[in-house]
This record gives sequence, structure tokens and C-alpha cells, in this order.
Amino acid sequence: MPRQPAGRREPLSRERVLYAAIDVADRDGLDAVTMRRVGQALGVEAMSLYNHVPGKQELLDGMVDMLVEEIEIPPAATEWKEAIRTRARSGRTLVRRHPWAPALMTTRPAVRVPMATYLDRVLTVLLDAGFSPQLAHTALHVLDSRVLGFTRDLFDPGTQEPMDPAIVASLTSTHPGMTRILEEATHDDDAEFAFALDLILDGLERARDADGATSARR
Amino acid sequence: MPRQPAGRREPLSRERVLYAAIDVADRDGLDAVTMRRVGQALGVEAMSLYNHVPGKQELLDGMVDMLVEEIEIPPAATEWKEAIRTRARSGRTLVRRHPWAPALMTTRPAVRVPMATYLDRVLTVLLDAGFSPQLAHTALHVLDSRVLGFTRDLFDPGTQEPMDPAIVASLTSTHPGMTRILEEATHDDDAEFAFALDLILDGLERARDADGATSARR
DNA sequence: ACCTGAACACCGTTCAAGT
DNA sequence: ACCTGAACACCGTTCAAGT
Repeated sequence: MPRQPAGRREPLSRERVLYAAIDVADRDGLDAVTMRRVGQALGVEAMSLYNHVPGKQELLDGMVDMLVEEIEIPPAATEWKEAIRTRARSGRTLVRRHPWAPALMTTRPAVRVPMATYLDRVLTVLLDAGFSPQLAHTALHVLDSRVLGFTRDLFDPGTQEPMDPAIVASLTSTHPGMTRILEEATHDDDAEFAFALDLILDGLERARDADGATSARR
Repeated sequence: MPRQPAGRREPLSRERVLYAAIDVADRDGLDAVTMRRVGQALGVEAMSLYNHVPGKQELLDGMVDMLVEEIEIPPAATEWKEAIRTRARSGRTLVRRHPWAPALMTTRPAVRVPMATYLDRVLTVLLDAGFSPQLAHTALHVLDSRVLGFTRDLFDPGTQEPMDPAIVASLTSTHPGMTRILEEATHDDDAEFAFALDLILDGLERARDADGATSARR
């Protein structure tokens, strides 16, 4: 059986399909990510993708998995503010490289393991810095909106109950920070909203007054 | 010419089409908003919609126009924090009523007049409260991310230049707050990012320390 | 002036067929 | 085991035709 010309047709794989899809999105936007177009980028028919990915939805989920794993993890000893700053900077370069990413990430129906791992790491940083589970939960939401570019609900938006118990159970040993928040924090949307808003308003007021004090009066 | 049975076929209009589309999205999500499905909701063929809306993209733009106009405008005399709070609450009920709204609003390619009007009102509140144009611009971004649920770039993300000059010119008399920001503020993405992050980190630190002081030690 | 039916170039996905 | 071609039920949109 003759070898095919070197590198002309390396076998497809889940990874190669996902990378190709990300590439198409980078080049022509999220709407350009169609099974046919991704297949074409790989020199293959659309139907071949189904051997490596169950369908379009799972392809999109897989893209998110890849993206989340790009976010940097500072070593555990790092001071909390610095750790958050590193993550934020990293999330930011990610969004710059893939401008379509926030739209996709905020739109997927479920939190998958890589995202859970990411959230767990942020929560652990906060818990270790002395934040209560409740405040850590709120902090996560305040932080990840603007700064990390996306937000995920840990509690079911309808019932306010924690996510699927089966998923929570599967996370206990691997995701201690997240588990603790799910067990010890309650989700009060109104309280969290008021808190975030006041935090921002107070910060802005402080900035305005400092601004007036340092610059020449206009 | 005989009258048709009362109310059985009131004529289509841009407004009726947009309301029907919003209704479909509320019921079955944004993906369910197809020309055929919206037509069906109105008891009409998909092609009839083209008499009232140039195409799918403009239908989506029109939906955003309608949504933005739902956001409440407190009277001009209101104290600035209270004014922002009113807007934020109003944006929040909007998002609760139409959970698909943020995804759509952050995804449209251009800022249209109703959105510009909304942004102008927020900016005017801030300017009147003594914020510099630069700080008002930053404040808008910090605020509208989590709190109002969506973010719009006023400056071209590529060039950092203000939006289309023709559009800016058309806004001078009607949108004074926005015009002033476009003329007097510069857009430094990195500086704004650092500012927002520090504002949040400092606010969180303050909250953590207050938390520890008021609650029993754990 | 407004609505429609047929048609076109696209989707995601199934399935039987190829190697 | 992996890839494919034809097919199906959908898209958005054009256009000629109806009233």
C-alpha cells in the first residue's frame, strides 16, 4: 500500500475540526462557521465532520472548550489582585484574537467542564483571599462581565437552584471552589444586582472627585 | 366593496412585523426568528414581510430599536446616581422580559438612532453630574456591561477613531452628550480596561473588609 | 399597493453506499 | 473505520404573477 505524499492528508480528528472552525470564525465571523465551510477548510466534505463531532451544536461547544483553555492560570501563591489581573489580561487577549468569542460563550446553553474549571480557579483565588462564598460569587459576576468578557450563571436562572446536581456531584473533588459556592452561597439576583451597581457607582463617584481635585478646574 | 369581518385582517406594517418577531423570540428564542416563522405568526407568507422590512438584518435592527425604546428615561432633574439606578432597573426588566436581548444588542454591526439616543441620555446625566467627557465615556462602558446588560463601542474598534463622521455630524444638535464625548474624549482601550478593573478590585476589597468587620468571624 | 408561488442557492443532518 | 453523494426539510431572497 503506497504512502500518500507526506503531509497531504493527515487524518481528521476532533481537535483538527475544532481548530479549523475557530479559524473560519476568525477569518469570516461566527456565521461563516457552517459544516460545509469547515469541511471545505479541511479539504473534506461536510459529512465527514460527523465522524469526529456529533453535530453543529457540539462543534460550537467544543470551540468554547478550546477558547477557555487558552486563559492563563497564575501560580497559586500569587496575590489575589495580581492573579485576577493576570486572568483578566489573558481573557482580553483572547477576545482580541477571537472577537466573536463573547457572543458564543454567553450563548451556549450549558456550562461544560473547561468553563467550570476556569470558574473554579477564579473562585478559589477569591476564597483564599478571605472572601466569603457569598461575596466570592457576587465578585465573580461583577468581574467577569466587563473584564473577562463573558458571564455564566452558576444557578439556574429560573429556579435559582444550583446547576444540575449530577454535575455538581461530579465536581466536588476536582472543583472545590465552585462546589463550595454552590453549597454555601445563595443566589439572590436582586441583591447581587444592587451590590454590583452600588460598587460601580461609588467607584465612579470617587474617580470623579479625584479627577476634579487633580486637574485644573474647567 | 364589502368590508372584511372586523379585525380579521388588519393591514401589515413595519411595527406589526417587529412586534411579531419579538413575540416569536420571546416564545422560542432568537433562532426561531425566521422570515417564514414571523410571517406565519402574522398569518401571512414570508415574502409579504419584504413589503414592510427590507430584509432579515433590518428586521433584527428594528427589533433592537423597539427594545431600546422600552428603557425608561428619568426626568432631567433627578440626582445622577438615582437616574442611573432607574435606567439600570429598567434595562434589567427589559432583559428579564426578553432574555435573548443582550445577545442581539451586542451583536448588531451598527449603532442606530434609538441606541444613540439612549447612550446620549446616559452620557448627559454623567456630564451634568460633573464627570469629564473622558471619565463619562469610561463610566458608560463600566456601567453598561453588567448593569445595563450590553455594551456598544462609540469608537471604531479597529482605528480607535470616532464612528462614521457623517453619523456624528447628524447627531450634533440632537445628541449633545454623545457628540461631546466623541469630540473631547479619546479612546484608549488599555487605559479604560485598567481603570475598570481597578475600580472593581478596589470595590471588592472594600466590600470584603466590611464583610469581615460586620459578620461573626468564621 | 400589497400579497403570493415557484425557484435559487444555501443550511444541518440522515442514510445507504463506497473504500 | 472513515469518507461520500444523494436526499430531506429547512433557511433568506428574487422575481414574475396575481388581486
